[in-house]
Amino acid sequence: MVPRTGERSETGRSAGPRGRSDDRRRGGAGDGRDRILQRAHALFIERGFDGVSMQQIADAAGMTKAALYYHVEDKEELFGQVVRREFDRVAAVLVAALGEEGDLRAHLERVARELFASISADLGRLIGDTKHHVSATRQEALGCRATPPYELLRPRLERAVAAGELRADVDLDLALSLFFGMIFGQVQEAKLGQPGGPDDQRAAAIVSVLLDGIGCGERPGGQGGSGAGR
Amino acid sequence: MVPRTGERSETGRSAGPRGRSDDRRRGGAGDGRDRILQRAHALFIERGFDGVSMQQIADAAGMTKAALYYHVEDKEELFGQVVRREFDRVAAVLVAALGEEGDLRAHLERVARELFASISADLGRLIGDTKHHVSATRQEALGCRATPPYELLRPRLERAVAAGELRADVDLDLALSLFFGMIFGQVQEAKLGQPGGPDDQRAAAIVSVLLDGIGCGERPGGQGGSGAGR
DNA sequence: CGCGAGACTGACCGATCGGTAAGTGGGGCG
DNA sequence: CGCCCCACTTACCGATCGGTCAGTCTCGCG
Repeated sequence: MVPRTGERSETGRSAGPRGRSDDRRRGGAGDGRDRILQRAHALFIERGFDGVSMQQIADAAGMTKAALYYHVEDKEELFGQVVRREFDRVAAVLVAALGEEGDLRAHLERVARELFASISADLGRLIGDTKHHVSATRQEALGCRATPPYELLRPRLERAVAAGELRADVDLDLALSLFFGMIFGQVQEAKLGQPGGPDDQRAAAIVSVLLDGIGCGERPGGQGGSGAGR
Repeated sequence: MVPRTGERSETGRSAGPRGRSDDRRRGGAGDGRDRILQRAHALFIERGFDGVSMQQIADAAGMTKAALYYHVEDKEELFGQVVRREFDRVAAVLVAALGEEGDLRAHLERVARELFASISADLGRLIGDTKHHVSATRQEALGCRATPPYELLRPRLERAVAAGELRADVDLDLALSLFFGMIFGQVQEAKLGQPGGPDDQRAAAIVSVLLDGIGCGERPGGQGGSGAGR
């Protein structure tokens, strides 16, 4: 789960540009819209669009539902904001993971590991909700951002092909799709309670499967524990 | 729909007492409970637990909501039945796919292909709904059936290991989990509109990745440090 | 001091949700 | 015939949904 920073009355007690600001004992950082975004983000990510009512969001933000509607147009608009925020966050995570040095395997493992650590909820479900509940116009605005993982990772794979780290005959889009399918599947399974081992191990296993497979073909064995490690 | 109240003189006797027995276009299969199961199955699979109201199910089954409740205890019970039905269906598909002759690759491709063809909806979402909405006792009864893919495919993988078709150091449960993760991910993506090619091709690609990977060979032995310490 | 503006409240709207109560028509049966 | 019970009806329940409205409180500003 996202680290809850300043759950306690952070409120900027020391200095308030406006004398009243320290009276803000609402229980969160940021004022108005920011706090709403923050809380709504956590709730939507955790329970999906239908799983969260505006009343619950208002409660979590420490205000009335009517006050919530003062800051927000409607539920879809708020949800769209949240989804955009989440995609931006994921994109930032990926950029960071790809920024460091390393070969393809190291990069992919870092990506998988970071996604495990930072995707607390089922992003796939979120995307499904998005498709169902966000209006067409917003979907379009969202569309270009709906694929940050692809856009960010694809150049890396192309580079890998050029460098001979990947076979030249693979469909990179499909490969990426399968990569993320494995990651999201594991995230979901972890959430559902299956044990399956620590995240680092899962991440390594995913990358191992993606790059090497588990077949006994002509692939040189070695490196124990990569594909399996229970 | 509430508006039906008092709109027509139907309260009197307009629609006729029981001209229905011929009017009742039975869906070909079963009366009462069976037809309910059938329609509810389609609706739940398509839109999930929250996405379907009892009124809609009743309409689809050609009866009143109250009549529906004559046959069904409550929404969760009905949903549980549907989920069980769906799992049984998937299990049957898998059994059939594994029944024919073929080596590991052929079997896995058949499994992937059949799942593509028969899983019209996001089974992952369904499972998520199950976890959220089916009561504890029913969850338990469901638990043993919640993993037919695992139970059915695991022996096949064990046989493959013994036959030298798979590396011996592989965690089979994890491998299965990744396999289904790729499949469900592709199913979802296909539903969301991404092109990606015909099902046969996707199925082959998934199995190819699982068995062979997309790397260019050479697995680095030592992998320089990094976080894989565990 | 008065005043407008921003932030917010409580009360409320119509719709829909899952589920129930009471009544009714008809077929089977003594 | 009389009776019962199955299947099904209309009508309704309380809760909750997303969303609105008129009013109120507190500012900074002139």
